[in-house]
Amino acid sequence: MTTQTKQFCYWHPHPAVTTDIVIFTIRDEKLQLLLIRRRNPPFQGGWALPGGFLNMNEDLADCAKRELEEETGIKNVYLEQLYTFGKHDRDPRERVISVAYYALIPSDRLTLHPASDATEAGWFAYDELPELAFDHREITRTAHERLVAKLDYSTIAFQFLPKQFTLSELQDVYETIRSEPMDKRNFRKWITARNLIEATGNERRNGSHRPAQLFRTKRPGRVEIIR
Amino acid sequence: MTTQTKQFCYWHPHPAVTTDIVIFTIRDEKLQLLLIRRRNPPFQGGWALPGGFLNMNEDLADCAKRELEEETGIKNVYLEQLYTFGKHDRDPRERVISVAYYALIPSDRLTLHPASDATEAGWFAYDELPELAFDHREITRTAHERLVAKLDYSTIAFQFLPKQFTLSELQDVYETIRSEPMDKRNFRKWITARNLIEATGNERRNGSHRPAQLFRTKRPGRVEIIR
DNA sequence: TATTGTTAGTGTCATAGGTACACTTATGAC
DNA sequence: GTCATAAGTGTACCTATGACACTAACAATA
Repeated sequence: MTTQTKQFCYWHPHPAVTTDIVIFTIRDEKLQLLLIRRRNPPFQGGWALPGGFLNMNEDLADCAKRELEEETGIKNVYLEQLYTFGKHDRDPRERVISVAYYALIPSDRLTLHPASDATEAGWFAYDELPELAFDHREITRTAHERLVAKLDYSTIAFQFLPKQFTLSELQDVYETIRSEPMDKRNFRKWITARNLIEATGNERRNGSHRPAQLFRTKRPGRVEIIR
Repeated sequence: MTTQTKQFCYWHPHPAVTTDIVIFTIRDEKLQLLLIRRRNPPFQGGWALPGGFLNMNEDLADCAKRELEEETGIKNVYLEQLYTFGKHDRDPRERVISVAYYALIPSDRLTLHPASDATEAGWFAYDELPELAFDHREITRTAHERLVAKLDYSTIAFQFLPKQFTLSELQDVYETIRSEPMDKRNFRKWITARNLIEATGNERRNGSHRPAQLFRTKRPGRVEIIR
């Protein structure tokens, strides 16, 4: 290969820009995230966050959405910019700036598109991650911190649940992400006082016990700041 | 131009990456920020945030620090990554990704280095900003939101003050940034209950009235999450 | 040295919200 | 009808917050 064929030339050096996405879901009562096995060096065969290079005609957020859909087949889920990682030596090939995003997948939308066809992908419990390529361990840690923090002051927890859910399921989301149990009565008092959810009138019966009321959020899709 | 050819060539198109900095301080009882007059198109002669292109051998945060020092002569102040702005058409010349930071300058360090020599720069009240170049208005708004939010749950307010300060000065910081008055007794109760500051034993007398006790933060330099 | 103007500094009461804590209810399986 | 299981519910205490008004200390000056 000669430099003649490198056709994108600039007066000043430019870094490459990628988006990497931490895709969270709750599976098997655990907070899990999606990893991709790398098919090329560096870190060939190792696990990494899904991500890819920014196209020149797409907004940053669209790039993240595109990657998300390519890897999961899922659209229209909660996606938020996390942080931009830009240490000069974070990629051994060339200078790469990674704008990290995180996404939350509701548990009922997992089975539809199990994974991407081409690449090997897998869900991993956040507590049992394998070694990750590049600085992706730092990225996942930052995403987890953000997620835990946002539980307290936003309605982000609903993004893990289907449109209708029981209060026990909602409490499970909080407990799973925080890794600590909560008092059932206090949790219900707290969440109902916030005026965020309403009973649908339906109930769910699964198992030989009292059926649970189903609730929905009053403003679905929106993640709001609460206090 | 010295070189005939654009010598930095890549297999895929690369965007340019800049850091832009929202530099806040409190001057004349108002929250102000530093703007630079643009010397070149586009928006020539207009006001913009200080910022500049990322060097290939420097970390993102170092780029922001360098720009900050170039424009203000000030080092070692609070600097935090804000958000990355990446709409595809945000710069008319070429694709530019801007990693925005914000910095807080203590009021006692303002007069040392009034501004950069080369470029025209000026402090503007946040409430009375002129038209800004590019999407810099959106960046300043995002920075302001972050600042207001962090007042509540972190010790960021101290970053606007010298090492020793009075409780009235501290309250002024909160009131200035929030644009609303606070009750003096409740404020003092609140801040002292947090165990963040201690009396130095010194007092300040300025004017014909009772002198004020001087306080300092127990852990200077550190911005902590409080609740 | 008494008066005045100015900012520093202080306490109480009512309310709301958080926390700790245990039993009853409804169902399906057997 | 008995049993196992998860759903659902109330009270008492404590802490934090918010509203509210006067005294203390100083410098200037009359």
